[in-house]
Amino acid sequence: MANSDGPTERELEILKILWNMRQATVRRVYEYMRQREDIAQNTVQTFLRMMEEKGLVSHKLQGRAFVYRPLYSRGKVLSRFLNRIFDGAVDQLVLNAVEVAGLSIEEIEDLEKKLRAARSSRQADSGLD
Amino acid sequence: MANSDGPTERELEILKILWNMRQATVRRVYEYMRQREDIAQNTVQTFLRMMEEKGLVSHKLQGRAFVYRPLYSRGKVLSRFLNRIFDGAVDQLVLNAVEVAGLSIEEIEDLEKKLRAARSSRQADSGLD
DNA sequence: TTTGATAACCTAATTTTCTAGGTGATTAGT
DNA sequence: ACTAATCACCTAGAAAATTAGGTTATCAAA
Repeated sequence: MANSDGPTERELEILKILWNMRQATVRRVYEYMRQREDIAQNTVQTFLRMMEEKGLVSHKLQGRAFVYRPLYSRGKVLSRFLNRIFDGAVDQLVLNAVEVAGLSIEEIEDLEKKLRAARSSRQADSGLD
Repeated sequence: MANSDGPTERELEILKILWNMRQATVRRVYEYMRQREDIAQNTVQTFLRMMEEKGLVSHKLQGRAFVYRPLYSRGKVLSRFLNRIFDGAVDQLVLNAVEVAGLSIEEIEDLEKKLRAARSSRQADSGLD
């Protein structure tokens, strides 16, 4: 089993950047982070290295720079969160989310539409594995 | 502004217990936690005291014991999470949740039903403040 | 081939989080 | 009044997370 302990706060922040960029060099991540906070490139580098050790990211060589990409997905984070905070109750999560985000009626309708779509695509999958 | 930094991991664990119990003495929280982990009552007590300082919980006196109740809600935690991980995109959160939880078609239908209900109750509220 | 820039690696220091021991106060039982 | 039990408070120390300095390797330009 690879990632049993999960990312820390800082690691999550870096993962998020990688999710958005799909993949990035240390430099790119650093330059993004430095916009908002005072951080050294070395720090970012160390995190990425440690995160790779934990199995959260992987890298490939491009020139002489490492290009990192995330192995730990948003879904994994969500799954943990769902179990930890809502004891796995998706409906509670969703209802609360609609509430705290202050979704308009139209937006809720839209969400229902997307669920219907997800449902029918799931119907199409049934029988597969 | 009260809670700008948010709960730590351990604090969240204790909050979760308070959410379920609605309110509890130190002793009760401790006894619950000790079922799963090796922890001292003093540790729980210290956490609760610090959490009160941070504005995460409050207490009232009952006999000579403190009864704590949560001030920081599941919704607040979710709100933070939603913004941090999904940049506030509720639909992405929901779709991912349905996915990772492996909801059946019936369960998704049920979810849609609940959303419809939430929508109509929202309709009833419109105009109020 | 020397120099300057940029890369990653190693590791120590700092900060934050977590933990529980020690102490004194209060209450109930004897 | 004395003792035992239970409570909260204070505080130091351990553990984990975060941070960046120092070093070495590589490449390109002068």
